[in-house]
Amino acid sequence: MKLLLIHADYMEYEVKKRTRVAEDFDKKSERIEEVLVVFTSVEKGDDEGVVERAVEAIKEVAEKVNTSKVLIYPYAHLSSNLADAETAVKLLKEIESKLSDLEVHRAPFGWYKAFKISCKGHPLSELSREIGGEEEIEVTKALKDEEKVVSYWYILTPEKQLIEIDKFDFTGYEKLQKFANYEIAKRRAVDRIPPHVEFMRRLEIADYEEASDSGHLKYYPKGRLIKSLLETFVTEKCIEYGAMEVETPIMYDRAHPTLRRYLERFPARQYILKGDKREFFLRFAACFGQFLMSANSTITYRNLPLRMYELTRYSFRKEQRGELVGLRRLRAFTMPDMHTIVKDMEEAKQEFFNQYRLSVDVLREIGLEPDDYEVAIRVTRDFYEENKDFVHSLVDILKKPILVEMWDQRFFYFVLKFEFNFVDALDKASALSTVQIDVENAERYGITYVDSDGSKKYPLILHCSASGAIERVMYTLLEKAQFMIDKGKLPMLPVWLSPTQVRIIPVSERFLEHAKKIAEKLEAERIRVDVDDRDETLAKKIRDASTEWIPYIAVVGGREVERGKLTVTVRSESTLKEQKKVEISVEELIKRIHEECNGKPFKPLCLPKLLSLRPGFR
RNA sequence: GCCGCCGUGGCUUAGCUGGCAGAGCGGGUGACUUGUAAUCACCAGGUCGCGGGUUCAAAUCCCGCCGGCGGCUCCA
Repeated sequence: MKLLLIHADYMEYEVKKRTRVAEDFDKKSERIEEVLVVFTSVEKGDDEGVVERAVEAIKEVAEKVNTSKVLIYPYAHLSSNLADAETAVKLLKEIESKLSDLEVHRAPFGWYKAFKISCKGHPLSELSREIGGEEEIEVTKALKDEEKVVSYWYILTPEKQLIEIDKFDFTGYEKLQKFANYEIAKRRAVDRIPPHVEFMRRLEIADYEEASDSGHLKYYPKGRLIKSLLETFVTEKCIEYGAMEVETPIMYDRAHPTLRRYLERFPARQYILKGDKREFFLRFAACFGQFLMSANSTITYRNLPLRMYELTRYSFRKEQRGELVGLRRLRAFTMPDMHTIVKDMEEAKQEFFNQYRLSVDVLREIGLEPDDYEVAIRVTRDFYEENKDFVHSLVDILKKPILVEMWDQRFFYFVLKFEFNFVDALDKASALSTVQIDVENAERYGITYVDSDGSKKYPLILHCSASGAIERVMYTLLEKAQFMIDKGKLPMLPVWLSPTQVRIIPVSERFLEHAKKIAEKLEAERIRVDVDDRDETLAKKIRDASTEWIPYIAVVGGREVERGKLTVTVRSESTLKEQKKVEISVEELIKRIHEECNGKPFKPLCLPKLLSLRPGFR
């Protein structure tokens, strides 16, 4: 049911013409002064409970605006999901009768009517209310609870002590302290342009696209390559873990009964699109598609745990304007999203533990070590008390202190979640990997499994993003490069993600053919190699290769041809002051790179092999 | 969304007490044929974010909008 409440100096209406469903009405017109006009749409599914709450809402407003006169005015245009006329009249009459302690008027249903209204225009004079079924009321209540909810903060030590945050000695855990400060006080000290924004543009990885909405980036060839490698890697890891890859739509019906209830908790965060008849919202995760798929599937206890995976390109979230920054927070982003259906809490805990380890492993292979991030656990007090040993056991995986946030009541869909958070050069924290135990959505979506005794049961569902958003992983790698600079090292990406892994620089034009031959050898070994054939000085070419963060720079001239070796500048072992140069054979270089990229996906060079043929993208 | 700062060739920027829009990098052409972080010369390239206003005259002053950055708020 939808209500539009107007506090008016007067309202007058005149009946013009009957429709098929018109109620009997003996007057021609009516005028009421100092009245609260309640424009009302009765919607499909509305019942006595809804009437009850609508009456409460009307009484509440009438009291606030200090009026004793109410006009119930049937108004179909507030909803696109109207109830049938018979039900509507019945419920409107019920509202009328239940407001009997006020002076109630009711305009007749089913007539074309003309009306004049004089809205008072004070702050409370125009209000709308949406009254739904029982579940929605709970949701609204949950939202209110959320505002009131109190977080209790602790540190879980490697010795499995849960210590109140003020009593924990952060000596040696400065990053954790920064993370905790960020979470609790939400305060940062430094103001500086984030390093990764400059890097992503200067290295021709990604850039803003002003012709799109804010928070939608364009990726140049190098950025697309890096992103694609990360996407492939995480996807492979999840499939290897046991997930079935699926693909689901990126937009959904706003009015779909299941989705609507979920959505109403988080209004105005979605992109809304108008279709021919229906309105759609863009997904912010793969939950919708996968849950709807699961709800339609026949699942038995033999199929559990059942894992589904999708890489969302894209997920959409209409984040607030002021929150968007570079690759860190976007409105269109790519999420590896895996859901695991499990039969009970024991199985959920087992999966949670394993997926925690999976996340550590995925980040480590990407190039992010446990030292690079901080762990947070968020848990309801009930779950913690009942599963203390289990929660404590999580600390064994990384053996470092964990920030714990505890709530007295559950107001999200999960009872337990962990996150790995990266703290950047500006002391901002952002979540990477996360796993949650969802105790609510199986029922909401009608996902069931058949147990061994033949009965249908609601499972639990785990949400897992093993790496977090791919763009955010890129942000993290670039911010980590800034930390390298701060430590006096040269910034670089992991070799398997470097767009060019080896650059061959001929000392002069005479050695260009030789350089190309070496490049072919490396290329045949699935190494991304390019050749600087430009008419520039050697020093200039070295400089350019260095500013591109190329891990291996191989110079070829007379000496190399003679000895059959390469003189290679190894970036990871060099500093700005001193370059580490090694003389190695092509085979040795191949072996070294293969070892560094072992187990990682490979994609060929994303730009012309000869530098003279490359465009500049900015 | 709110508050503050910023927006000048592809990039980085000078000019901002109103008076001809300048440079470096990058690009093109030519010379040089190079041994480890910028070789030299010449040439092309600008609706000064967009729209309005003040003025004889606006990149410069005023208003609105768009975009970016920082803070606040938010983050299923």
